Amino acid sequence: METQDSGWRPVRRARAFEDVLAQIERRIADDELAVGDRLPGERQMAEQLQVSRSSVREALRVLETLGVVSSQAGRGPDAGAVLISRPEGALTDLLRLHLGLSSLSMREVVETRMMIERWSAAHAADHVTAEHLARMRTALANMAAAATVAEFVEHDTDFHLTIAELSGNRLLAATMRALRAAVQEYAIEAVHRLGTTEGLTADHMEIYDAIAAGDREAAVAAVSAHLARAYPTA
Amino acid sequence: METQDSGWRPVRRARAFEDVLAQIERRIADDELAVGDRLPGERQMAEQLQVSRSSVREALRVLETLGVVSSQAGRGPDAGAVLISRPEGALTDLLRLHLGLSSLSMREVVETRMMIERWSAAHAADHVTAEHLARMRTALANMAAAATVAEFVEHDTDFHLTIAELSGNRLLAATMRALRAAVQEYAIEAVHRLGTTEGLTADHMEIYDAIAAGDREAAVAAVSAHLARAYPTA
DNA sequence: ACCACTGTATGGTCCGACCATATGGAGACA
DNA sequence: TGTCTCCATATGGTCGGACCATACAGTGGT
Repeated sequence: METQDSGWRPVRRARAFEDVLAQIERRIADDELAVGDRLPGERQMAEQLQVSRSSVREALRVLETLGVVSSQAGRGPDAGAVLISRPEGALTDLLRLHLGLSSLSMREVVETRMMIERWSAAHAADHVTAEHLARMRTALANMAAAATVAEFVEHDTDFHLTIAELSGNRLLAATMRALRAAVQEYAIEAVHRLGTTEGLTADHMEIYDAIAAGDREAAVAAVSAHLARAYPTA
Repeated sequence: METQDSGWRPVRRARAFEDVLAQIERRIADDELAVGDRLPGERQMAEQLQVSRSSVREALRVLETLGVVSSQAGRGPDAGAVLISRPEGALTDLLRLHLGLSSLSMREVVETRMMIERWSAAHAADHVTAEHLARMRTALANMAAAATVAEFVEHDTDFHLTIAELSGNRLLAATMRALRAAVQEYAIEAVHRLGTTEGLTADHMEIYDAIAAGDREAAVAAVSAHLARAYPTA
């Protein structure tokens, strides 16, 4: 097969609404827009980008469905399209919606978590920093002091998220965040079913010690054992 | 213009495009629409639902971004909006947008692919079916017959997607689909850089053989070697 | 049988108008 | 002066129509 670049590349001319999307995406990526900021009006954007207002609206609808912006009619400071969430947050909501409406089984979710956490734990053991260790210790302390199961799960999420971020892979970390948010109720239910958090706490300590010691194998093993204990049925 | 305001008109809570979305979702949920079916034209839908074509278009754009429908201009049997995936598969293009929005590095993407594909390959070796093997063979044949790099990459994607689906985890398969779609241009560029597809083809044969033979270890090793070869810099 | 041209259905884009909503300010009023 | 009412205005929401771009289906000539 011929792999020489023939010189011609299909320059796909983006549709108008894709231009608008790209423009907004760029401004978000460049931090020109922060959460809570107001976007220019539809008419103004249309003129700036030299497209019709219809096209601008189609792009805004897409972003609205994704939970990136929120539109509000009227004339006040809250009117217009407002950036309500960075795209990372949009992924979270969508995944949750997806889990709620679709037929994804808990087995699939836990399996994915297992994959990500094992990988993350290995990297965490290699690249752990004092700051991350401190975050994990705080999470552990908060878990110990938690008065309710919901509170416990919240700080448990912090703990696992810290490990995911130590993977150095934002895609994995974002997916992990989304999964945790999506199955939060399920996690609470799972803890209730266990009846006690003693085993989980012991697991966490083991994970922490292994990562702090830089022991990859132990970290991976501890994470595997922890997930197997927390979700025995999945 | 004068309207005989004879009485109170019920305020429509949902916006017009949401009516269209709801209508299409209902028809999909009721199995009135199967994957591959063609939706009514924009003008016809507008008349049926008593909304403007603009509103219909906004709804279709959302569904398109979600990967539920695909629009094609022209007049043939493939023209119009076609249902390409049930909403459960919507995650795909969502992740794609997410990738575009958050400027992830190629390292992160390839790393994630590596994780998913190694896992999938192991499961594939255990649960492979004749049907999946046939799909993989077809993809391999198409790759061999590909006239352009873009075509080659397309069938290469088919091949890897088949393996991902063999994992039995739809969340992983959807993520894989999203990643492939998101980095398609990059993949084409990578093949160009290699200058030849010989090594990749040999890798694919090796992967296929290992999975067909039910050899987990060999399958995982072959996948790892393949990705390392295809994306040496990442 | 083949090919070039044309008709047509469909999505893609744009425009201008008007409606719906919500604020801010002007003016009336106590 | 304070407060209430009403209206101008800015903004999104909806609509209908016009025209362009695309790609197939005929149609007719060769």
